[in-house]
Amino acid sequence: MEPSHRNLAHQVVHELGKKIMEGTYKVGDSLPSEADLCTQFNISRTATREAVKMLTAKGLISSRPRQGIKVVDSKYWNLFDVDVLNWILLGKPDLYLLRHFLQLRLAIEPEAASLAAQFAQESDIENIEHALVRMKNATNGQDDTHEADIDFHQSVLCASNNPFFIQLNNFIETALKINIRFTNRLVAVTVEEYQAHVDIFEHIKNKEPQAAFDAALITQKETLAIVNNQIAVLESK
Amino acid sequence: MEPSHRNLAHQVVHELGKKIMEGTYKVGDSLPSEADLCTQFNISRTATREAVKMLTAKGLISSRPRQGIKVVDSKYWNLFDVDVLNWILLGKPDLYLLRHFLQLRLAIEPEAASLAAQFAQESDIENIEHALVRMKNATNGQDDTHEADIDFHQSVLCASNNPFFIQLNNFIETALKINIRFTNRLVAVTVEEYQAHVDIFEHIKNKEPQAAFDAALITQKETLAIVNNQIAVLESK
DNA sequence: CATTTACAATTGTATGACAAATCATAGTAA
DNA sequence: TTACTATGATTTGTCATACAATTGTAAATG
Repeated sequence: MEPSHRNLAHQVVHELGKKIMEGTYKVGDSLPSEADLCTQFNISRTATREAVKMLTAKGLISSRPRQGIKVVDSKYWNLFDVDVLNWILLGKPDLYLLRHFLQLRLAIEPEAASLAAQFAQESDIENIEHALVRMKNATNGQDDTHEADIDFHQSVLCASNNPFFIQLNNFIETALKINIRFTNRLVAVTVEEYQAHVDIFEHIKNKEPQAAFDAALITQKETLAIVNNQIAVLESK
Repeated sequence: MEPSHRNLAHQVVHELGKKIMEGTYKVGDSLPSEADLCTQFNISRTATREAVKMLTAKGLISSRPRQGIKVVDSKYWNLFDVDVLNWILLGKPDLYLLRHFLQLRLAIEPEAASLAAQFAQESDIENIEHALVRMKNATNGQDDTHEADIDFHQSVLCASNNPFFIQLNNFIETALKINIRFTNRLVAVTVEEYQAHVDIFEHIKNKEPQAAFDAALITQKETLAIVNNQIAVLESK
């Protein structure tokens, strides 16, 4: 992987991005002026401005003469950007955020499985199967549980052969990581989970879109139902 | 709305972004060096570099010493970025791209309708209703057909009260525009289309998630089926 | 032949100066 | 008073120049 701090500007982007996501700078707030950022980070205006431009490109801030640098409304944020997702992860994800992730996964993953059953190439099938093997090894502790799980979901997405679904790789990865953090699954994958994944794989391999869709849907619905319950309990107090 | 070319860097971002999307610079290709871009656009290195950083932030290019500026693999592109979507629209969208858009809409919109039925606020309902009125007016030629249509779909997305779904506003808007371009719907919305939208609205208003989901699903499936047929015809030749 | 060294090309960073935009204020005229 | 105007101050926008850091290529060296 690429180091995310290849240069000064990238480092500043990360620092500021994190601070925006964790709420140090809230929507509508002004960030320090270019001059102040220069002194704070002890860098030149060149680097500072490049950082500001990058955050602008990701939809987090706007920067205008005299008006300064401001955090824009969150509906403009590029929530599917890799960096933004990582900053979200570094923040303090709550149950509501987890639910938002799960709601979109419920929309995406079954359809992705269906598309995979229709459009997967030989190599795509192999990738999914490889991920399954990793998951099986993970149940024996021979491989990393979480990585294998993420691997499986991503290989299905890629098998859809739809660039938009593939671009959601980062989203799914972050969703899974947050999910892991909440469920505290420090141990191996359960047999039931593994079997559910095998089912999805089989339907994709046999080119049964509807069956693949249904299999993926069940998994997602169960997970979402759990979180919905947790939230209901939380709100009833 | 904000002019997208508030300053030099933004203009360059637009020019280069368009060229990447229309294939002038293909994946793996090198863009002109900073120095060359400066002379080509007749601007300073400052502006050039800021533009390069913005495109980097959108995942389109990478820029390294001695290696130059290169278009990175399309799986890293932020396809859900407003600008990127607009550049895609400016390119030459083909039937396959339209299908990719429709496939994701099929995943997103029914679930969005379901969520809207569960989580919509009073104001959200009003927004959807307002969009419906615009559509009715559009059938009489009293309002812009396409705008009203886009308005409806976006208001449903927003009613989901899920930031990730809301962020897909731009995606849906672009999808609809491409759809319009292909179907050549220069005239008014059909009565059937309008009725379908009314159905979705009613189910959302009555807080019937599953019914809202189904109603939205049917619309999407029909559209996708048409395009799948067109592609099948095309490929059989 | 392998290894090291030196060079060249390209981006990375810093600085200083001035331009342009825009908000706030004070001043001016009706 | 009120509305408009002029002015000034603040902040980002742009430019030019210089040098540092990175890295691929080729020459020199053992």
